[in-house]
Order: sequence, then structure tokens, then C-alpha cells
Amino acid sequence: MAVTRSDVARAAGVSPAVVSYVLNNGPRPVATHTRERVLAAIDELGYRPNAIASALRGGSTQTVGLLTPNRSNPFYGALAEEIERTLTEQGYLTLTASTYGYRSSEERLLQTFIDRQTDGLIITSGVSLSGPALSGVEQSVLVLEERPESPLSTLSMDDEGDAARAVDHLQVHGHDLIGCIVGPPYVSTDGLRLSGWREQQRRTGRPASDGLVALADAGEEGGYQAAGLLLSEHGRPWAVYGRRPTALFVASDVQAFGALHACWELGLRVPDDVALVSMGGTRGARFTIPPLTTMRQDVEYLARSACTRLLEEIRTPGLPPAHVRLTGNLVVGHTCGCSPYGVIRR
Amino acid sequence: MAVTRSDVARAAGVSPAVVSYVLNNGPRPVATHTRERVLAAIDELGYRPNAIASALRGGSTQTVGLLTPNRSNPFYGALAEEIERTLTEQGYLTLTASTYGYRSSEERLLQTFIDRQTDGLIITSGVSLSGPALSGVEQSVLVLEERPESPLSTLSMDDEGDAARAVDHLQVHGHDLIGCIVGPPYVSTDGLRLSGWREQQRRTGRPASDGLVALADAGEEGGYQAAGLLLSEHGRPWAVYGRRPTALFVASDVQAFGALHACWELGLRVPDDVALVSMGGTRGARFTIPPLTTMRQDVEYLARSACTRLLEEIRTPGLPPAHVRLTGNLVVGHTCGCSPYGVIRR
DNA sequence: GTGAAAGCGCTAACAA
DNA sequence: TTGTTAGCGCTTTCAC
Repeated sequence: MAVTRSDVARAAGVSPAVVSYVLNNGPRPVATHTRERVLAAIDELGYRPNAIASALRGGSTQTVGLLTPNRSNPFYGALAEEIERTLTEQGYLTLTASTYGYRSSEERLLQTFIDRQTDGLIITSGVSLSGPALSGVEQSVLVLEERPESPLSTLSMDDEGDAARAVDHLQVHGHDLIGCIVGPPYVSTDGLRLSGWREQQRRTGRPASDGLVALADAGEEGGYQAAGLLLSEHGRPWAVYGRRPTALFVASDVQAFGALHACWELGLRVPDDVALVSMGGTRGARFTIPPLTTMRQDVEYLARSACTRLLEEIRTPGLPPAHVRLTGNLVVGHTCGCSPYGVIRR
Repeated sequence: MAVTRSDVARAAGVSPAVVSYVLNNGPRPVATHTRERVLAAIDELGYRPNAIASALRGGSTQTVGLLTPNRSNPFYGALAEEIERTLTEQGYLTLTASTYGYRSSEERLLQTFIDRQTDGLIITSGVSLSGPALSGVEQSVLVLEERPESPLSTLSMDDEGDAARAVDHLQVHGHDLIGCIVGPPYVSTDGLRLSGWREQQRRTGRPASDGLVALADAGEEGGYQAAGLLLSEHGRPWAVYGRRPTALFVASDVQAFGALHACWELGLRVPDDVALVSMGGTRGARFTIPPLTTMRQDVEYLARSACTRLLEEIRTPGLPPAHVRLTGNLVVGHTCGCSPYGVIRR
């Protein structure tokens, strides 16, 4: 059995309450020499307060739950890493769980977090925000998704606008037949990026039919398959336009890695035969061959903002919900056509 | 205030104990109609048992702590993802934390896990295994590192042997001046991979001096820098051998991504000018240009084995420690020279 | 088959 | 300044 507070009290010749007062610096003052006796006893016995008991008594669990679709995608990976780091600095521990896009998992995991009295929740794919799980939640919740009307605070990237601006950049290079690789449908973000592509194409009078869209699995493989589908001579979903798309908008860097590989296999030169712009701005985007032009979303900043805001809400219950939207920046690499000869060094 | 067990008991017209009997299917039987009344009350009130209270009373926390050096490296990312998935299936939640190689973080985080009464711990970088934190731990601990003498169970990849076999493959292709990119030094794994390269080179009478080694940061950037250092005409750490290394052994896939990029920038053809073999077998390795030849370590299997074993130890306290070592498989891509013309499709 | 009651280790109000 | 004590919500033994 572990050392308890009573053991310390006995060893120091004081009451258990005094031990608490020393540990928590309050709520009552403790005489200096008593405090020292207590600290000595703690040290000697190797006493560690029982976090569970403290949490039950009404304190906090010093824990935040983080719900993401998955972990292996670099976007969510980087997000989780930075959130975890920031929270750790603040003395919180992070409980993570992945939904893999299943709404049922989402509700179940959310409920598990709630049952464990996490002090706060950060949710990335908020399909079940209106579901039963979140109604009447007592902890602070932050949603990383655009929901201006939500009673919960939201913090999001401008996925639709960012996508539109990425597509615009391809249009500026003279492309009008622009394919779109997005997916998987369960990630709401991808829906917005798809809209961004579609709206930008429509607004500027360019084609935006489903024949130009390939829904892909997350991951390199998904992008590889999708690019193969959109670009190869077999199948030719673009047949109605009489020519192959000259550019691809790819909704995530990782999928773009796969798409680049597909181009390489098909013998298509990037950006000469096929230009390519993706979204994400992951670390790896600088190191593809050639380096990706990508709409960089500052995940680290997003993560830190989320933590800051969440901790504020935890410390100050009853704050009105905040809604913040962050905008991406285009990082120009070699796949869009800006630097076809690989001159630019970044 | 949330609904408590007493509320349910009152609503169902039974005592709180009966509610527990129903919820836990024991330890005492409950009459069918009573059970139904209780379940109805639970349903109606939306009662959820308080996990904290249950844990305090002596049950388990249904939580496992996972300590890794970081999260963004795909190896640890994939490991964590699979561990989390497996544990979730078994009804456990995963607490994750990253040490970033700092021993002090490691001890502190370990202690935090212990304070929270996690049912088990999975530790990847076990520098502090002998430290104070782990002495007298009551929960089950699994170490993902080679420690045959450890009183804790260990599960590891054969990093040294795998590295040696990767280097051997380059030697088979006729290379003898083989550079080595490893890092960062705080990851014990990298030390072993470095040894693997050195021993294999020595054993076969080939050079293994420090001039052929580049210590690199984790990540693409690290591999990029290191390859630049080892291959460029400036600096020429290989000057003593009169020629540039014709092959590189890279300790991780991600670093290899950077190294490939460096070759591309330097105008060196892979594998003709520089052959390359890395370790990891991450998903992305299939999609580089050209695809990597890499010593694949089956992280998913490692993760699942770890969970299985850990849960066994949790359920059966007092099991003697097990020590398992897994071996990698070379996945042949195009960077080693096996298929210089890109003929092979995998 | 069910209820009463003793704690798990802690915090904090209250008493001294 | 310090000690006493009442719970937090739950599990489980023991008595009925």
C-alpha cells in the first residue's frame, strides 16, 4: 500500500489537515517549523498525494480530453503534439482518443471523457456536437471546427477560403481544368475544402463537375490512387472535357505525397505536365521532389490558441463562447509552376 | 450536479447497493424485476457512474500511460496510434506524454502517471528505468527497449541486427564506402542502429570511422542537413578516403526523406550515384521518389503485442517478466540498386 | 434478494 | 495556528 497523508501526519506529529495545508499552500496558514517537519516527513516517506482522491473530493483532474479522427495524419499528429506539449507545460495531462470517423465512437469516447471528469475537452471532428453526449456537459469544451452559432467556443482554420485561394493560385498560372482530390468524407474539413475548390472554379466560370473530383482515403495511398484515377488514360473521367486536367488541387499534403508519386510513375512531369497545390503545410512538404506548393495552416498556433482559450474557460467558467477563424498562407514550392526549374531555394 | 447512484436508487425505490449490483453484475444477484426497475431509472435519469469515485474505491482507472520521446515522428506516431486503438477496444483510455529526450521530463511524467494510478505503463525510452520513479511502482510496466536483464517486461525491435542487415544489403550491391546518418543521440534506438552500421562495416573489413557518420536531428530537416554534409564537395568529411561515399545508411525513414531531397538538390541520382537504405518501414516510404528501400519494423505488431502483454500483466499480477525481440524485414524499393530503372511495382 | 454501513484518500468548513 | 470531522460517489462485506 502506498504512503497516505495520514502516514505523513503521524510521522510529523500533526493532523492530516495540516499536511493538506502545507501541500496546497492553504487555505489556512501553517507555522514555519511545522511546515518543515511536514515537508521532511513527506520527503522521508516518499509521499505522493493521491490524484484520484483529490479529484473526487472536488478538485480538478488536471486532465484534458482530446478527440481527433486519427493520429497518423501529420496534421492531427502535429496538432496533438503541440496541444499535449502546451498542456503538459501547464500541468495538465492529455487523454487522447481517435474516432476514425465513426460517429458512434465519437459519442462513446466523448462520454468516456466526461465520465472521467476531464477538466476540458478539445474536439476536432464535431459531428455529434448536437448529440446527447454534449448536452449538459459541465466541463469546458473547445471545438476545432467552424461553428459560428455554437454555444461552445470554436477555433478553426478557414478551410473553404484557404482552399479557394489555393485553387486561385493554380488559376493564376493559367490552369482552368483543375482536378480535386479530397477525402475522406467523414472529415468535415474535407467537405469544406471541396466546397472551396468548387466555388472558386464556379465563381470564375471554370468546370467543377464531379468528374474532376476524386474522393480519396486519407494517407499517401489515397492520394496515389486518386491521382492515378484522375490522370490516367484509362477510365478518363475527364473525357467530357477532351483533355486531361493540367493541375490538381489536393486537400492534404499527405495525399499530395501519394499524388506526386503517381505522377512520377505515369511519367508526368510536375509542374510542367501537371501542376499541384495542396493544403496543410506539414513539415514534410518542403522535402518532396519537387517540393510542394501548399496552403500552410499553422497547426502549432492553432493548438496553442486552443489550449490558451480552453484553460481560460476552465479557470473562468461562464465565459461567453468565442469564435475564431485562422487563415492559411500559401507556401510556394516547385509544384505550382512558380519555379519550374527548381531555382528557388527555401 | 450530476446524477448519482443514490438518485437512481431513490427513483427505483431500492438501496444504492442494489444499483451497484446491477451495474457490475455482482457481487450479489438481483431479482429480474428489480434489475429492470433499476435499469429503467438509470435510463430515465441519464445516470453515468462516476469513474473517479469508482477508481478511488479500489477499482481500476481503466487507464494506461504511454511515454514516448515525441509524437510527430511517424514511428512513434504509428506506435501510439495502434496502442491507443488496441487499448480503446479493450475499454482502456490512453494518457500520452512526450519526453523530448529530457530525462527530467521522463521522471516527472512517469511520476504523474503513477500518481494518477494508471493501471499500466508503456515506456519507450527507458533512460530512467533505474531511476527513483520506477522503484516500487505498483502498476504493470512494459518497456519497449532491449533490456534482457530488466525486472520489467521488455519488448523491442532488434535495432542493431536490423541495421546490420540493412548495411549488408548495401554491401551486397558492391558498396563499401557507406555513410551513416543517425540521430538524435537521446534516442537509445539510434545508438543501436549506429552500432549496427559500425559493426557490420568492421566485421567485413570496411571503413567505419566517424568521418562517415553524421549525427542528425530527427525529422526530414535533420536528414537533409546530414546528407548535405556527407555528400557535398565542401567540407568533404570523406576526403581521407579519396572519394564520396557511394551509399548511405539512414537510421530512419523520415531522415531518409530529407536525404533524398538533398540528393535531388545536389543533382545526385539515386541509386546510381548514391544508394540509400533506411529503417522504419513507414507508410510514406513507398511513396518517395524513388521509393525507399527500408528495413521495415512492424510497429503495429509491436504495439499490439505490447498491449496484449500489458493487459495480461494487469490482469495477472506477479507474472515473471517476459523479454521479446522482434526482427525487421527488408522492403526492397528503388533506392538500393535492386531495381535501378524503376521496373518493380510494389 | 436486499439494505446498512464502513471505508478508499483527500479538502475545507468549523471548532478549539 | 492546529485538530476534528463531514462528506465526494462508489464497492463490498455483513447482517437481515
